[in-house]
Amino acid sequence: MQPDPEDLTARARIRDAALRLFGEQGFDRATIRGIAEVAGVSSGLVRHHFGSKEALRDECDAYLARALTRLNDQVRADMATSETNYLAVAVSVFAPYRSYISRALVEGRVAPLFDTLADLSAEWLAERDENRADPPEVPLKARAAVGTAMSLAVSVLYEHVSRRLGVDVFSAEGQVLLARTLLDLYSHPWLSPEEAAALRARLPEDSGSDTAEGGA
Amino acid sequence: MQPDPEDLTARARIRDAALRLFGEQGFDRATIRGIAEVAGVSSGLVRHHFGSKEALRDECDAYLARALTRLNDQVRADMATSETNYLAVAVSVFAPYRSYISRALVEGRVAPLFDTLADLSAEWLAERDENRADPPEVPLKARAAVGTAMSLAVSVLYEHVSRRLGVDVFSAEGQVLLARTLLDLYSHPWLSPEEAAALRARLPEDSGSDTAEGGA
DNA sequence: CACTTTACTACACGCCTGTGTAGTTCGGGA
DNA sequence: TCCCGAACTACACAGGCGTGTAGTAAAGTG
Repeated sequence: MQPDPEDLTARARIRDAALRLFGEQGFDRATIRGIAEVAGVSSGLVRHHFGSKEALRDECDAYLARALTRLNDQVRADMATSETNYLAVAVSVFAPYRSYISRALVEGRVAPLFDTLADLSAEWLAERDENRADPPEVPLKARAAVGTAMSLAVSVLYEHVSRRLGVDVFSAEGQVLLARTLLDLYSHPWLSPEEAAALRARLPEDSGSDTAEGGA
Repeated sequence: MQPDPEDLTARARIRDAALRLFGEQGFDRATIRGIAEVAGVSSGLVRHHFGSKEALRDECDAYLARALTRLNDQVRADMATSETNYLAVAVSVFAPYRSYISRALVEGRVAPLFDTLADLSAEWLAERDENRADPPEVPLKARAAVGTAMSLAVSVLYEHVSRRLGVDVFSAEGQVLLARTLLDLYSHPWLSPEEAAALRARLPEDSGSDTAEGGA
């Protein structure tokens, strides 16, 4: 549970307001005056604490990166008490920042945040590789990066997924449907080994030219 | 190959410039004057043809939706000549608009575009369901929506994936690495049936409360 | 106490923006 | 030829923006 907004320092309230308005309206559309109003301070104080609008955004990015690192370390510490679902915690903690993070990710920002997730994914994949029958011919790092992007897809494209499912995927009922869907997708390969081999055979051997499976 | 920009009508040149600048800089940061300059016309002509900045963006959205529908129908027409790789064509056609589309998708716009892709994905999934051992307990539409989001992930998070892979994933060599990575991920389930069953057992039966796997 | 620093406000400046308006060029029918 | 509408330009306007500056209140600190 968050502390009472009245208890937070003005600086923190400004940062939270910025995270919210940057997320809701985007960086350019959100105004310093609007952020100040939400935070209950004067617009001058925003400048006093953060210097400029861009610096304020940088601080928002850094804050989220710190928050994820902190959560990560914390979970890694009491790994023994692993009854708590790390993913569920992370989702609920970062839910208020979903919109901000999505915008930032698409613009190529918050790289440390993505990197932390990708490193985490790499760890998880490395464990699984030990029990894997065929040796992966693709670097672990590549699979982790692409896998992380895919894991973020539902958050980033939240509005479209919710619309197509007919329910807010982050609401109580939506989360259950999303979880079932993810479990189904994650536990069934999209391509059979034969299909994969056939497609792989059509790829150039070393560094090639034109044929590929893309994401769009 | 695109026709010579000089041959395009001014209206088309304005739209192309808008697609480019909205993609590169975002809707708010891009200016009508900047778009006019790139298109080689006066800023007034932009207004003459499109009425307002928002209407110009709407036209960009609609143009891309039409382009995808056109490509889709075309491919469906000469299905017999299926030696051409639909995905590869789609990727190369929409590559110049990747940035624009990503921004639009995150903001919840271009819904028809996402819907077209999701419908396509549903068709493809329906075929696969016929050869599937266990009956899926999740609606086809849900799997198609989430699967589509995942397929778009690499495009939307292009910069992060490229950075982590150390190579532009849409360059010649990057595409090959990306293709290999996708083939590996698509042909290996992320969860074993037992793990999936265990996680599914922890979900509430009907409409539930708090535990779920989210996208972070 | 005096003094400095920090937190905070009020206010004005200048720029850039989207938009409105008046006017010009030009091609194609009657 | 005349004319009319579409394509297109030049220019001015008002508003909102980020930012700069001056000043006040409060909180340490010797």
